[in-house]
Amino acid sequence: MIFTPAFEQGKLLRRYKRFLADVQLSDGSEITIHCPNTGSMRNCLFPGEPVWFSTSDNPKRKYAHTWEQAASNEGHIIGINTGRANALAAEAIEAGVISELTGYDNLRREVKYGSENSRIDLLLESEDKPACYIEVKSCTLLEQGQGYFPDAVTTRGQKHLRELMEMVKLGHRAVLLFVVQHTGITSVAAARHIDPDYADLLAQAHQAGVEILAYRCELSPSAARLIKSCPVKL
DNA sequence: TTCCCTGCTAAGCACCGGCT
DNA sequence: AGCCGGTGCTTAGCAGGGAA
Repeated sequence: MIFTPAFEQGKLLRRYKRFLADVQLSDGSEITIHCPNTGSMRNCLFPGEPVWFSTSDNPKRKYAHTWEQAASNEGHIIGINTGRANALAAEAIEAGVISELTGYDNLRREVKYGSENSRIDLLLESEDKPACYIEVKSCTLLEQGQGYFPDAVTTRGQKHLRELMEMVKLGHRAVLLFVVQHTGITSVAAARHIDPDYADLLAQAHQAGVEILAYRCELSPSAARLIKSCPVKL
């Protein structure tokens, strides 16, 4: 995924509302940008450190700029736009980067499924084999050298796991794919200290046949892409 | 006075049906 | 096909109401 033009750089001042952050530009002026991350952004907020943002030409937007990446106080790059995770995953699948997910004829996004009126992030189909349901999760929490998911209690995430298990029961393939948008994370673990219920359910889903994958991203203000798999500790 | 719970809001985007 | 308005969905943070 190439970003043209490349993201512009600023310095994070504060994220003072759920959707808004203030950023200082190199000339000293301050702007408010949209923050496209619905999570807690635990360990992703480093006031005073660099951030990068894109600019939309959509005239209906109140804030033209979108926060895309942040630098941690250790110099790692963090992709904070959760919407990019799905696109990065789809692009990587189509490019054959994810070896576990090759050999399908068709890829569809946001397809309705399950009994709880949900939508699956990605659906892979071929005539000669079971469909593959993929739920994409963006992993950005780094603590003591370990990557964790989730970064806050998530009942919604539990619902997704239940639905993936349901797909396995119906004879389909089901995959939970962690897109690691943090250059300092080399392995992903269930955040039992944050959401023990989710950690239990993740282990249960794995036992039930849900495949759990994680892939690291290469991130820069001009491009992002999935590069290689990394281990998941359950 | 303190605590808990509920409800609302923020901005963007995807989606839907109705229309041209 | 494309545009439009309306709706739903995301979660942290806060206000306000009610109970202890």
